[in-house]
Amino acid sequence: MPGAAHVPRAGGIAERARAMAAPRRAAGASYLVGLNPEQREAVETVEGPLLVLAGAGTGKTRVLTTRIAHILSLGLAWPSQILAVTFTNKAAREMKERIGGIVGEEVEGMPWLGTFHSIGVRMLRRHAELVGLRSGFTILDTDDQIRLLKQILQAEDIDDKRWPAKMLASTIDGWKNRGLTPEQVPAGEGATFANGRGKMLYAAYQARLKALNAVDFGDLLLEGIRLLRENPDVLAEYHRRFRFILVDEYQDTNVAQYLWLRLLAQGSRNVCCVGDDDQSIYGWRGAEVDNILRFESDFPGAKVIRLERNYRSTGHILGAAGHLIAHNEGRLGKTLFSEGAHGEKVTVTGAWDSQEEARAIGEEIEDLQRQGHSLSDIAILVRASFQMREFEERFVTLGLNYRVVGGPRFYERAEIRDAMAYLRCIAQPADDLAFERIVNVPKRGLGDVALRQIHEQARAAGVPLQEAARQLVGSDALKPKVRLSLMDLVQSFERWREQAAQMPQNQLAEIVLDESGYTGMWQKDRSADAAGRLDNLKELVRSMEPFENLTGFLEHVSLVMDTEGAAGQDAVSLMTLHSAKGLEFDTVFLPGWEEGLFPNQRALDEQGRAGLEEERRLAYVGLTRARYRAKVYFASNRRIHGLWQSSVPSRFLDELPDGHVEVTESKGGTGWGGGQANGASRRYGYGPSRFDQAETFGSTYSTPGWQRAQAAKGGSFGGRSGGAGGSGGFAEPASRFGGVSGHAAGRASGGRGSGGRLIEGQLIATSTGPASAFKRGERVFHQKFGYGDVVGVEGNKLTVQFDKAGEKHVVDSFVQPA
DNA sequence: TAGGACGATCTTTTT
DNA sequence: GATCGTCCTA
Repeated sequence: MPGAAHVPRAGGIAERARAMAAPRRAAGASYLVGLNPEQREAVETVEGPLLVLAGAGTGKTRVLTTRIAHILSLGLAWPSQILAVTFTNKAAREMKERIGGIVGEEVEGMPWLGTFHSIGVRMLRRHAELVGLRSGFTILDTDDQIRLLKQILQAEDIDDKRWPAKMLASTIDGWKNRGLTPEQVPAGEGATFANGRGKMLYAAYQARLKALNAVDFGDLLLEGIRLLRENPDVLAEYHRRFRFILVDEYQDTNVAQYLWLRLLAQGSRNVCCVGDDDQSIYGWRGAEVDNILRFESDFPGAKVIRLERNYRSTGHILGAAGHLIAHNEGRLGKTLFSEGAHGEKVTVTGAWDSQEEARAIGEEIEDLQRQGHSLSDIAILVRASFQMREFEERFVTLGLNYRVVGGPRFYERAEIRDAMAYLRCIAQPADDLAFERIVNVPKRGLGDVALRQIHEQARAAGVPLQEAARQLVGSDALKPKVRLSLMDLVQSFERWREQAAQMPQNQLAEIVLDESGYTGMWQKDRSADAAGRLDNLKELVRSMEPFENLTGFLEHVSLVMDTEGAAGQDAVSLMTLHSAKGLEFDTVFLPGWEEGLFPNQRALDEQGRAGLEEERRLAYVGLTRARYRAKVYFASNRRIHGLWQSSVPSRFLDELPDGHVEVTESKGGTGWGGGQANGASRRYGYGPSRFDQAETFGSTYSTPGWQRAQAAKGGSFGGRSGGAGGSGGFAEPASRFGGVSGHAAGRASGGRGSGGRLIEGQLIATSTGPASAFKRGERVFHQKFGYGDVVGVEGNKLTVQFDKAGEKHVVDSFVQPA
C-alpha cells in the first residue's frame, strides 16, 4: 500500500503476517488457545474478503474480538486503522470490553469501533461542510422528526388525519434505509403518499433539515454515502486509513449501510463480515438478508467459513430450534450441533389467560430460585413490549426482583427531553425544534399566538426562532406582558450561554433547570409521578458529569439512547426478543406464542411470507438464547386494547418436533387442557390463518384446538362467574379453576351462571373487565397500603380509603379481604 | 391563555 | 388502559 506513511511497516500484509506471526505465536498467542479449527481459521484469515456464517451460540463475538486482537498483536495495523461496525451500542460496548480483555489499553485507540450511526456521525462531523451542513449540526430523534413533518404537512395544507406525519416519517425512513435521496425515489413510489406528493414532501423535509442544520438518523448514513461518492479525495483518505474492516451482525444491514460499507471496503478489501441469516430479524427496518446471501458475488474470491459447533445450548433446545427454523426457505443452511448433553426437553405450557401465564411463570421462577438458581440466569423474552406489564405486576406482588432491558427509555421521558431541549437551545441557537418545545414549558404565558408571531418574524427575517424572539423583544410588536416574559427567556439564554463556557456542563444544567423554573414546575406538581421525574432530572445532571463538554454530552444522547442499567443486582431479565439477540441465559421463558401476537399479525399482513419467516427467525433467536431450559407458553385469552380476546396457539408450536418437546400443564390449571396434547397428532390447531386463505377464515372455528378452547372457555367462565369473580384471586391464584384441566370437567361447571358470557367470535368481555367481587364498605388489605375500606367500585378497580395511606385507586387483584 | 373534560387511537420490533 | 389531541369554558 503506497503512501501509507502511518502504517507500522511497509510491505504486503500477507508477507508481514507470515514474517511476524511465527515468532509472536511461538511466544504464546494465548488468545488463540481454545478456538476450534473453524474459529481459528476465521481469526487467522486476515487478508481478503471473508464471510463468517456463525450460527447461534457458535462463538461469533469471540471470533470477531480475537481477530481484532490478532491483527493488533501481529502489528498489521494500528488500532486507529481498524473499522469495526456493530449494529447496537450494546454490541459495540461489549466488543470493546472483550478486545480490551485481550489487548489491554490498546483498545482505547480504536476510534472507529462503534455502531453504523456513531461512525457515520464521526465522519460527517469532519466533513460537514461538504454535504451542506455546518459543524455542530443537530441530530434529530424520532420525536423531533415527527414534529417537523407535521409542520411541513401543515404548510402544505395536507390533512394530517388522513395522512399522518408518522406514516410519512416511516415512508421517508424506508427510502433512506434503501439509500434513496429525494431525487432517486422512483416516481411511482413517490406518489404513494398524499396523492402523489410524497416525493415532494421528502424533498421539502430535507430542505428544512438543512435549514435547521440538522440531520435525522437515516441521514447519518445517507449523507455519509453522498460524502464518499462526491468527494473522491475523502474516500481515498478513508481507503488509506481503514486497513481492516469488520462487520458484526451483517444480516441486519440495510441497503444504505451496505452501500456505505461497500464504498469503504473497496480500499483494502480486507473486509470480514460476520452474521447468521437465520437471525435476521430487522427486515421491517429495511435490513436485507440478501446482503449476506450475495456477499460472495460482491466480493469475488471471498472465503466463507461456517461455524456450526454450538457451545451454548443443550441438544433438545438445539433440536427444537433447528427443526423450527428448517421451515424457512431461502436460507444459506446451517445445522448446528453440540457435543453437550440432551438436557431437559423444551416445554410448552398453555395458560387460561395472560395473567395466569404470568402467574405460572412466576411460580416456575420461584421454584428455580428455591433450587438455588440465580435470578440473573433467567430471562423472559416477549414479542411485544406490552406483554411485559403483566409480568411486572406479578413480580411486584411476588416481590421478585426483575430488570426490564431496553424498556421505556430514559432519554425518551418527557422531563428529560424538556431538559435536553434547554441544553440544545444553549449549544445550538438555531435549534428551532428544541426552542419550540420549551418556550412555554413551564408556562410563561407564551402560547400559540406568541409562538406564531415569533415564527412570522423568523420567516420574515430569515433567522432561527431564538434570534427572531430576540428581535421581537426589541420591538413593540408584542403585548407588554408577553414581551416581558419573552425578554426574560431570551436574556436567560444569553446568560446561560456565557456561563456555559465557564463551568462544567452538569453545573450549568442545574442552573438552567433551576432558573428556568423547570424544576420548580415539577416541585409544585403534586401528581404521583412528579417525584420520579425530579429524580430523573437529578439522574440526568449526574450522568452529564463524565463528559468533556456540553456538546459531547448532547452527541452521546442522540446516538446512545440507552443508559446502562443498574447491573449487578440479582434479577430476572425481562425484554423483547429483539433486544435479546446476542444474549444467553440458563433458563428462558417464551410467553405469548399465539397466532396474531407471535407470529405477529401485522408482520404477516404487511410482509406476507417474508414476514412469517422473519417471525420464525425471531422464534429461533428466542429458543437459542437458552443454555439449559427453554419454556414456551401460550394463553387462550389476552387483553388487547383493554378488550379480552381469545387467541389460538401459535403455528410455531406445531413446528417444534415432538422428540424434543414436552407439553406440560400450567401450574395454575390450564384453560385449554394439556391432557389433550399427547398422542401422535399433537396439534394446537391454529387453523389456516386469515393471511393464508382469507376465504376459509371460518374454518378456524372447526379445528380441534378451537373447539377445545371454546369448551375450556365455557368451563372456566362458569367457574369465574360462580366463584370469587374477577381477578380477585390474589390470595390463592391457582384455586380459581380448581383443577379444571379437561374440557369435560370445565363444561360441567360451565353450563350455569349468567355472568359467563360467551359472545360469538372473539370478543369475550367488555372493556371494563370482570366486575370486582368487592363491594362498597368492605374491609380490605393491601400489601403496600395496609388496611382500608372500599368506598367505590368500578369494574375491577376499587377506590379504597386506607387507614394510613389515604384514598387510593387500586386494581382489585392487589387487595384481599381483610 | 390555561386547564380540564372528553374522545379517538392505539401496540411490533430500534439506531 | 393509557396516552395524546382537541374542544370548550373560566
